[in-house]
Amino acid sequence: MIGSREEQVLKLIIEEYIKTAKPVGSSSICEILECSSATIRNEMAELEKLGYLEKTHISSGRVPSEKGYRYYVDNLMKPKDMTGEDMLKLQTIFHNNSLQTSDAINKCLEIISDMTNYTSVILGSSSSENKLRQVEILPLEDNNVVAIVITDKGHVEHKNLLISENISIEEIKTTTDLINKLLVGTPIDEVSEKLEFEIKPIIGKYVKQHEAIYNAFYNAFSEFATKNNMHFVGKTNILKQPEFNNVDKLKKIIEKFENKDIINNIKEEDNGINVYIGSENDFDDDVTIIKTKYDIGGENGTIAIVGPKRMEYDKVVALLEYLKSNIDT
Amino acid sequence: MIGSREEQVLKLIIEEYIKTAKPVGSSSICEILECSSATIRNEMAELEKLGYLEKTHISSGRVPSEKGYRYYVDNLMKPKDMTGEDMLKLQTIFHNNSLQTSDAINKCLEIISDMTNYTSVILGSSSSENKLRQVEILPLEDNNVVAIVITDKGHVEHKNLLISENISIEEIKTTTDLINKLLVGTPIDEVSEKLEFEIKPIIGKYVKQHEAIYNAFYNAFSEFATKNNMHFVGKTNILKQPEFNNVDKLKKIIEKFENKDIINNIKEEDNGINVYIGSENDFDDDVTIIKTKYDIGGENGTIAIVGPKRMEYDKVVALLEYLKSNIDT
DNA sequence: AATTGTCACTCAGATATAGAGAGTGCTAGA
DNA sequence: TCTAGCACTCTCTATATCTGAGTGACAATT
Repeated sequence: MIGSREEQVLKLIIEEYIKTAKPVGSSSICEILECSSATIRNEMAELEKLGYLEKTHISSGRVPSEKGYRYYVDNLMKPKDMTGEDMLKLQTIFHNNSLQTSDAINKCLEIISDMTNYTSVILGSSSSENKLRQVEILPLEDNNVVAIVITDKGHVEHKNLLISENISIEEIKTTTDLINKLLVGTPIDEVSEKLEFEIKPIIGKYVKQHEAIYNAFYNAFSEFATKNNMHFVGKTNILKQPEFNNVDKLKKIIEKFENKDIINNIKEEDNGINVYIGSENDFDDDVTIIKTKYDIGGENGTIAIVGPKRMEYDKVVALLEYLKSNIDT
Repeated sequence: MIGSREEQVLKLIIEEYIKTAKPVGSSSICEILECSSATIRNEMAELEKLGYLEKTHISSGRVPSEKGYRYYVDNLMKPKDMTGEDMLKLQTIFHNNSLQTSDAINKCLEIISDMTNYTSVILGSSSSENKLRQVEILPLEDNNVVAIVITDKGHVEHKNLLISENISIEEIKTTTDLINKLLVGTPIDEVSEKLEFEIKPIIGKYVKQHEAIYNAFYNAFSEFATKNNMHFVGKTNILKQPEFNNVDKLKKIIEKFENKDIINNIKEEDNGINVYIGSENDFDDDVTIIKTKYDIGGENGTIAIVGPKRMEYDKVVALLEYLKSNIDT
């Protein structure tokens, strides 16, 4: 364990580093603590030996290690009171009844991304939690039809397709009726399989050209799996952080953002606000991800804030706590 | 006008620069043309005076100007024959009948982005070209409903909302029936207005809590306008180009990509393949955009390739020509 | 035993200098 | 009209030097 002044030094160093992004020297701390720089240097050396601080080179100031951040988050940090202004901004959203739930979350995260200069991610409920509510096929002009799939959580996917002339509206209706009769209530990620083994053999008898219809639905269903219902807010915000001020890091993080499946690990099991510092997350060693579940009138998912490890933990945690207390039902 | 050997020199310089991204000196050209470097230097000086070439500094090799690229595209470039391999890759997509039209275009552009290392953009038909085909509201669990809007081109948007207990299924049905009766066939971008002035006054009489339903549709409709149905393929490809190997340019281009409305000018009026070099496009002076319309079984829109000004014009134009000849109906 | 003052030492970053190489413009001659 | 040659310019790279921030260690002080 660490001594109480050591804790104080660690806290000050981390907070200074969060503010400036520059290695922190002993002198800037001794001003605050009113003791000599030599004293602080001793404490710093001790903290480094324990693994809470690091040096960038032999005679540089200190930089927090992941272990240091972790200790800070677990033991030293207090969620920072929000300013009245920030609170107000968010409250106008909650009190705007004309906004639908998902739009409200979106707007909130836009504001939070703005306030913090980090990137937010919204991950909706996964396909395994969505059950089939209804399918339908609607004829359009020129032999085009649109196949629509709706889930019980209110997600909608669609696929357009060209059908051949000699398929009749009745045949289409037969197929959709059958799917609606047999598959409603099935989790989306099991639907494809059932479609293959339960529906296909049956419609093969009634419907001459069932392949096309079958494929349309099959594709619409698999869309759920690939899309996984995630999107970013303020994607370029994190790029403003000084840690990404070199071409390689910049490219690396952008490519990870585009390659969306990587961030799948954002899904959160536990109900609190969880902090994953650097290598603690599977996304990127250079970032911290703070994430939490939301559940708002049946609609649920995870929201996450992605920032540098040198993140304003106190501010972000406070924001998310406030957000949660306002949206969770 | 330019002399014939001057043309040849310009062509060689541009093609060399496209390959290497480095200023081209007279010696590398005189090897090919079998004359002395001094001769080439004279030609180069002339081409520079005419504005087709530029220097990065007083004693550097030459770099094509926008005017130079323009001349090259208009007069010197021949679309480059595709390799059999490339052709094959694209053909397997066209011959895969199980793919829906929009997916096929997607896949093609994925391949093209890969082959060229540029970024592709697909812009679907705009909201003014889409007419309302049908609206519906589907009840979900716990007073949630999903409002769905479908257009005649087969685009689908939806909005979830929580309705109050005391609104009945009949009232919802009355509203949707009314909209379907009065507004089907209306261009999407005119629907909001009609909703306000034609539908709202009427349903106000029948439906007690019409505000919620009204808002859901209103939001779903406006989604079309904001979403504008665009997406990128290989978004990070262009970042691999050496011209974006510095932090500022990198950030600038990424931010422009995110700020999607800016690229609205990608919409194309004319039917051919159009090249917009640097300042000729409104997107970014550092890039060239090559774009063309597609129309495939009623579905239409614009596809665009975004690359550095130092783009392989001959290759991209050939690819797009081939693509067009295969998809246009 | 903890704190402090002092001092030699280290390293990043800024600045200056020099040399090599690529490329040019110009001029005179073929 | 083309070419050879030459002086010149500028970038790029490498190297050296200097400065300032910061450290560790140790002896002196509280």
